[in-house]
Amino acid sequence: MDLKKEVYDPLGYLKEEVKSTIKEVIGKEIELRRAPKGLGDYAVPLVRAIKGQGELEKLLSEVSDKLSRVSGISRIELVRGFLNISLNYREVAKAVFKSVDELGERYGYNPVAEPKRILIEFLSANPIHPLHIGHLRNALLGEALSKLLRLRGHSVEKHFYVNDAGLQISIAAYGFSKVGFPSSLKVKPDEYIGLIYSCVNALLTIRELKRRLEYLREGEGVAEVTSELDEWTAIAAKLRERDPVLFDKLADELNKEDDPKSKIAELNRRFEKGDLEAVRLVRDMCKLVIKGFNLTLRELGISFDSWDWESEVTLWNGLTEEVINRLRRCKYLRSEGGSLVLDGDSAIRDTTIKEELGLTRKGPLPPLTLTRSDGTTLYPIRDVAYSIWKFERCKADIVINVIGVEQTLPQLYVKIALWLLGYKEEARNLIHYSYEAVKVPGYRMSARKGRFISVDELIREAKNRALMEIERRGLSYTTENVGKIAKAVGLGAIKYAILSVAPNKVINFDWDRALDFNRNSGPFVQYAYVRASSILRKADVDLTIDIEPHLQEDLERELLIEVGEWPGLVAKAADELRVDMIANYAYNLAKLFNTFYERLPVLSAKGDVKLTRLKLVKCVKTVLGNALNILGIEAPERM
RNA sequence: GGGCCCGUAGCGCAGCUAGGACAGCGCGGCGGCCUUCUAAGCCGCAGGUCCCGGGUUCGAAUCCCGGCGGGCCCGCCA
Repeated sequence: MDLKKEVYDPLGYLKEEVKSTIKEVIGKEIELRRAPKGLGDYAVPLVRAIKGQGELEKLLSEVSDKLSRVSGISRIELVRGFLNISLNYREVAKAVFKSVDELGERYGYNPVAEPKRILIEFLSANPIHPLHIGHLRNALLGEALSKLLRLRGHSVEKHFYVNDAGLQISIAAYGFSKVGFPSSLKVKPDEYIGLIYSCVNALLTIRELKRRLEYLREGEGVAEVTSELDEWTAIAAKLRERDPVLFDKLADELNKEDDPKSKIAELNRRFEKGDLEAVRLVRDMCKLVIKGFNLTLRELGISFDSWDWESEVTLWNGLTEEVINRLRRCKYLRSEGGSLVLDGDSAIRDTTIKEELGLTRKGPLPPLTLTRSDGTTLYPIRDVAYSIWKFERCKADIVINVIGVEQTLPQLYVKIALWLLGYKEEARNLIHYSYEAVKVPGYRMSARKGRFISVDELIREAKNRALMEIERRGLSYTTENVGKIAKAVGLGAIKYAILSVAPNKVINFDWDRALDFNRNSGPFVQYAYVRASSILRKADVDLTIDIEPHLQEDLERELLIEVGEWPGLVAKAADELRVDMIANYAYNLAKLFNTFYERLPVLSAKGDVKLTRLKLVKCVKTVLGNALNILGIEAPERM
């Protein structure tokens, strides 16, 4: 799309003009912010900016003289150190309306001067259990960021890293090899594999604890081991309840084995080497789980451009090995009993790495183990290889990894390793987009223990509650529509609840809060959209034509400025990777629009007033739809 | 023990990067508004030592230092 800024972001263009005009006079970059109610539309903290420059009066008259010649400005006033600027609403309205008419659904598109190729990796859940609430935050953030960055003109590729190489995979695959996946089974495949994984885990742990208990006999540590054993026995009992036949079968198989743990380790080794049988087993299992993932993701409206199998992109192509060999040449890699350890602390002390990558972490950096003593690799080193693959094979300028905050240290090590390998630019362009956990008060989620709230459950509950809400309100829809709307509203509530809080805040999950359909919620924004749609549907006017804007109420002017701010907000949110800003903006616009809706009639207004209001409604609908789209929330025409 | 993050009304959050005009919003509480574009809405009231203590500044929720409280990390798990 080849467009000029004055077309796709008219208000932003005007603001830039104001800023550069003032800069010309006072020789300084100034801040332009929204003014408080009743004091114009924008304000410049002027006195602060020209502090010590004297001749305030002269500068001021020069500023207002020049600004008065900028079209789109109507009034300038100095109040208590602030230069308050009022817009010429007619001009601004014309420009914004034109922009919305021309760009339509794309209004908000605000491309950077130099668009980048951005590869964003997100979700990347281990393919051994269903997706749970923690994954949901990751998935929603990743999808929303992708959409936001695309609106900013970047080309974005969404990648899912299929973690098929870890030891946990082998644990699940080992269990899977004993019981298979009977085609008669009706359960969701990821749920089924997840149960196998938890069962094998519990059985292995219990076995291990029992052995440790025997070894300890009496004295030190017996009490702790006993209580741990009790905990796991309880976990096992719960798991058995879910599918006694499956559980007993797995228990039998494990009992037959002398040393199942070493069998699992062996499976892991064989897989890394590419042993055909091991590969087939693991692949079959992973594919089943991914099939389940995709069922869930389709419900959420989330998709990926690429599924990168860890084994393929890091192991079997020799990339990880190459990385290790090249890393050996630097002096920060040492061997400890056969395993390789990277000493990032020394690397940071000896080199300019800290300055070049802008690391702010204080204090010593604990070393990171890269390989097991049996030669198999650990996750961080494979991730180094994967990062190189992303930059080189996918030709990415920027790589964003949406990964939980608990992985800050290994992610930092990936950057350090890249830098040490000579990928300095890449190290700089690797972004760990970290987010905090979603916690469920009252219990610790643990996939290993089979204890979590799955995304499927959450979706089911969301739809149910929305359905109940529709019933309670006595709304009548066709059966087909009821389902659709319940889904839109239910998922809208969940998505908004998660995306509207800054990613560095822990979310304490609460059903009632996540599924709130009232103010400051997804449905609130959706409802405003529905109201706008409803007005436009009933308007018997062609809104593609140019009109003579006639704004007579403050509310109309506020609404105009708010929608005018949209492209600028998209730019800011995209550049700062702040999806929550989109959610909060959407809420504020919806709130403003609801007030407008209650106070100022549209359809029964006359002449230019009516046309102007209709145009405003169109702008609001466009922007809300656009914002909801970024958040991955459906914008229904009715609800 | 070391590192990172969070701490703003009873509860959930925004504002903090670039210090400035009275600290905002939602839930919950109280009181109003549906013959008029869908009340999942609107309007009003009550509710605050911006965790504490210093410092910088004409000015601090915002910046700096020191505490306190909570979370996470410091694994041959990912």
